[in-house]
Amino acid sequence: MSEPSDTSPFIQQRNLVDQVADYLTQAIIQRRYAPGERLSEVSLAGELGISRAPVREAARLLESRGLLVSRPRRGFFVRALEARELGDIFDLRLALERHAIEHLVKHYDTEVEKRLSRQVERMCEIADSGADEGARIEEDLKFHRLMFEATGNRRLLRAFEDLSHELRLCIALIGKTHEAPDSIAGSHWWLLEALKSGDARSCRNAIDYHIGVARDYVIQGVHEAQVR
Amino acid sequence: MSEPSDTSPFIQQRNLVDQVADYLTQAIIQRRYAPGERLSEVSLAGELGISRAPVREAARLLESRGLLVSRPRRGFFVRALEARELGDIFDLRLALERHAIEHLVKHYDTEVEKRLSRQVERMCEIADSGADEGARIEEDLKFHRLMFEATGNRRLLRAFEDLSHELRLCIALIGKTHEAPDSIAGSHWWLLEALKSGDARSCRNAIDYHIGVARDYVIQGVHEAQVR
DNA sequence: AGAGCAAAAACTGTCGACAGTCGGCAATCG
DNA sequence: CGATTGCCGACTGTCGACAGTTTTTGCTCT
Repeated sequence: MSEPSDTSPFIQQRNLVDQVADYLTQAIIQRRYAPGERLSEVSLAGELGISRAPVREAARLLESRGLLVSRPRRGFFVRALEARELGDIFDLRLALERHAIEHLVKHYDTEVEKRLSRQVERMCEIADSGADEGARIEEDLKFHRLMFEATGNRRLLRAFEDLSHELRLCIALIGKTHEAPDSIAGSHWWLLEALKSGDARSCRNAIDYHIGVARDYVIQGVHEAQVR
Repeated sequence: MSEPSDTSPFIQQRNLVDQVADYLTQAIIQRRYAPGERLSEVSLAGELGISRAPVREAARLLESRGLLVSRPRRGFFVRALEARELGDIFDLRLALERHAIEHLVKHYDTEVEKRLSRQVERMCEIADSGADEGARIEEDLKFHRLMFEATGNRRLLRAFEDLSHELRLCIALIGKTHEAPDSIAGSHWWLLEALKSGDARSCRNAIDYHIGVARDYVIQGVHEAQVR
């Protein structure tokens, strides 16, 4: 009741496709494959000790998530994001988040506010504990995921989750080196403040600023990484 | 060429996966498969005279587009939309279209306005010519697609195209019987009027009304179809 | 030595086959 | 007569293989 688990509570052996998809996702996010690099189905299947069929299906899945691109008769390539696409991605994110927060302030719920509040506390704790960046990014995304979940619109949530994969790809493009650890976590308090104020305009301003900062952070980071 | 022959649709020139995807999409939109119906890979492959591999990949593609759902070890089923999901879908559409029209009114371009204008004229012609509903729906979607295209944000366009497949599914749930032929086509003039006014608030009101009408139309239509 | 061409290697798209699993049906037990 | 259990058919998940295409390699000619 506390957690709505979509899957069965019992052990369900996951099929190879999902496992390969997770493996590839991690490999791409951790930059074990370079952007634009070609993925050979045969060698991948060989490395994993399986046949090509599950590899192909997993690759198709990642293609639909925007992590891979396929060219006919050429195979799959790790998606290489152009600088222009970064702006597009964050612009779409802005549209989604504006809609979500507008819904939340319209149908205010203390329970939702409490859940979001707990998540921000968690983010601050993790930031202070000096966890690696991957964990911090995940907790950040989780906060926003909670927002979309709280709207009750599953299709909206799905749109955000689809976008999340590309957001992780954006982050992955930046080198590991950078600062600003807990200020990012703390900045989410402002969103909650705006929500609690009950003013739609404040919420819009807050989310515009929040996403704008994130966008600038990523764009500048990628730019520096490309110059280097 | 528009109708797939019932006997044995010979598919052999393009990518098999894409062709099967198109074939299945048409079959679902035309309600040749009932919502919730199970799709057998073997029988489908047999009907099309091909092997299961392309069928599986095409089904995965349609799953990512929301036309099919897959249950592990059970196969693929035609997505059966709940009434609640209809609201979610149009709510997301509202978020996307608000964002698009806001962008267009901010970066006004007479060339864009001309293209949209031509499309509305075309829609009115088609409505007067008494074409079938499928064609009218496609032209309607094409108008909105032009809007997203004009924003220059490809990711936003992709989000709309993803949603378009589900919108077609919504329409397909309604029975063929209904009226309001050219009034829908003409209603798009109001969007153009709002755009030309250059007022962001007018645009937002116009798109809210436009999408709201479409949503109510679909929800009521599906409700009537279910009662019947 | 460099450019162009041809052969080969590698890869993808597609196919048929096998094994494990799921749902339905019938036989058995209470 | 109803509920349970074992069996059977059908189907999915996965595999290895073949054919056509693309890319690489190696050779020849200028």
